[in-house]
Amino acid sequence: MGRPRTPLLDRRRITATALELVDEQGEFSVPQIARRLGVQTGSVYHHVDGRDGIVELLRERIAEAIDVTTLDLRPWDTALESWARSYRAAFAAHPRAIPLLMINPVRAPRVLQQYERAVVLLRDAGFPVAEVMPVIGALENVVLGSALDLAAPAAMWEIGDAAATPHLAEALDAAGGDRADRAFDLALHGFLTHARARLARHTGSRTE
Amino acid sequence: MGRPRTPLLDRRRITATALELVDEQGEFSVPQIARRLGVQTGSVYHHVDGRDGIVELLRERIAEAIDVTTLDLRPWDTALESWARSYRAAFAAHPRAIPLLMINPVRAPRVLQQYERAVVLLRDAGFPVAEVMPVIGALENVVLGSALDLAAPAAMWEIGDAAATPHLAEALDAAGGDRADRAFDLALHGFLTHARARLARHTGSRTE
DNA sequence: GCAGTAAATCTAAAGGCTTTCGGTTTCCGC
DNA sequence: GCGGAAACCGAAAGCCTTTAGATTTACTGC
Repeated sequence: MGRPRTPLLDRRRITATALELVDEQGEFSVPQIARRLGVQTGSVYHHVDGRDGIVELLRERIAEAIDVTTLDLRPWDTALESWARSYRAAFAAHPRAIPLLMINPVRAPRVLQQYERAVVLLRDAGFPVAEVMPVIGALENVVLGSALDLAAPAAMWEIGDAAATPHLAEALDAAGGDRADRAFDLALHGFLTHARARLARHTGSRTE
Repeated sequence: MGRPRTPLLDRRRITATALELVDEQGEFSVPQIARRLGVQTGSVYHHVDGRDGIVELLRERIAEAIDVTTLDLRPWDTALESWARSYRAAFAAHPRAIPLLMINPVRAPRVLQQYERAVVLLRDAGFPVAEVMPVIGALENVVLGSALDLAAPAAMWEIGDAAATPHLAEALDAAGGDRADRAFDLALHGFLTHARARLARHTGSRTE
C-alpha cells in the first residue's frame, strides 16, 4: 500500500482503457477502468477530472485522427470536402463512442482551431462574413448526422418488420452494404454544389 | 398503503413528467419522476418497461409531432422538404431530449411507417430502387445533424476563446441568432437540388 | 353477494455508479 | 537528510436502476 515504485496509472492508459471499453460495449465506467488496470476506483480520480474529464480525453483522442492538412488544400471546396471526409472517418473509427461525444459540446482547442482555419478558408474564398458560419454549420450537420448513422446502422434499420414496411425492406435490400457511405456522399455533394452556387452569386457569378 | 382508490400513475403522466424533467435539466431519473408524482420509486416500474421504456415513450411522444400529411404532398421534392422541416421541428421543440433519443435506434412503428411512405414517394417519383435509401439516408443525415446542433448551440460555440480563435469569434458574431436555422436551410436546399439533378439523370433529363 | 384473481402501491434491499476524504508509502527538490 | 508533493488504498456518502414480497383495492364469474 502507498505510493507504488513505478506509477500504475496515467492519462494515456486511462484514455486507452476507456476507449477499449467503449469500442467493446458502447460505454464505460470508472470502476471498470480501474479493474482493467488493476487499481482501486478512487485512484483514477487523481489523474483525471472526473468521468466527464475522461469523456473529454476520448474526444481529443478521436479528434487527433482528423487530418488537419486538408484545410491547406485549394481550392476551398476541395479543402472542405477533404476535411469533411477526414472528420467523418475519425468518428467512423469508433462508432460506439459517437453518442458519448455528441452529448457534450466541443471544447477541445484542437477542434476549435480547425473551425478557426475553416473560417479563414471560406473568407479567403470570398464568402461574406455572415455566410461563413451557416456554411460551416451545414457541413457539420452533414458530417455529424452521417456519423450518427454509423453509430447504429444495423440496429437502426434491419430491425424493421418486413411485413409492416415491405417497400422499406425492399429498398434497404437494394441499397447494398455501403448505404451509409452513399448517403453521406449524396449529402456532401449536394452541400458543396449549393455552396459553390452561393459563392458565385456573391462574387459576381464567377465560378472560380 | 396498498392499492389506491384512484390510480396515481399511468404511462401518460410518467411520460409527461419525464419530458418536463428533460426540458428542465436535460435528463431524468426514475426516482425524480416518482418524487414529482408523489409516489415511491418502485411503483413506476409497474407501468413502464424500465428506464429505457420511458425513453421509448419519450421518443414516441416527440415523434407524434411530425406532420405525416407532408408525405401526401406533390411533387415529391415538396413533400420531402416539408417532411424534413416537420421532422426537425419536432426535435427542436425539445432540444434537450435529443441526446437521449440519438443514443438508441428508431424502433417506433410510427416512424418506420413514415419511412415506408417516403420510400413509396421516391419510387413513384422515378428514383431507382437502389437509390432510394441513400437519398432518404442523406436527408436523415441533414435532419438529425441539424437536430444535434439545436441540442447545444450556445454551449457548442460560445465557449470558444475569442483570443485563440478570433476569426471564428468574428464569424459567429456576424452569423446572427438564426445560424442553426440557416445552416439547416443551406444543407436542405443543397440536398434537394442534388437529388433533383440525380433524378433527372435517371428519367432522361426531364426535370419534372 | 361473495370468492378468487388481478392490479397498484409500498417497503425493503441488492448492487452499481460517481465522487470525496483521510491514511500510507514513495519520490523529488533543496 | 528533510519536507512537501505525488500516487495509491480503504472507506464511505449519496445517487441511481431494478427486483421481490407484502398489502390493499378493484374487478369478474357464479
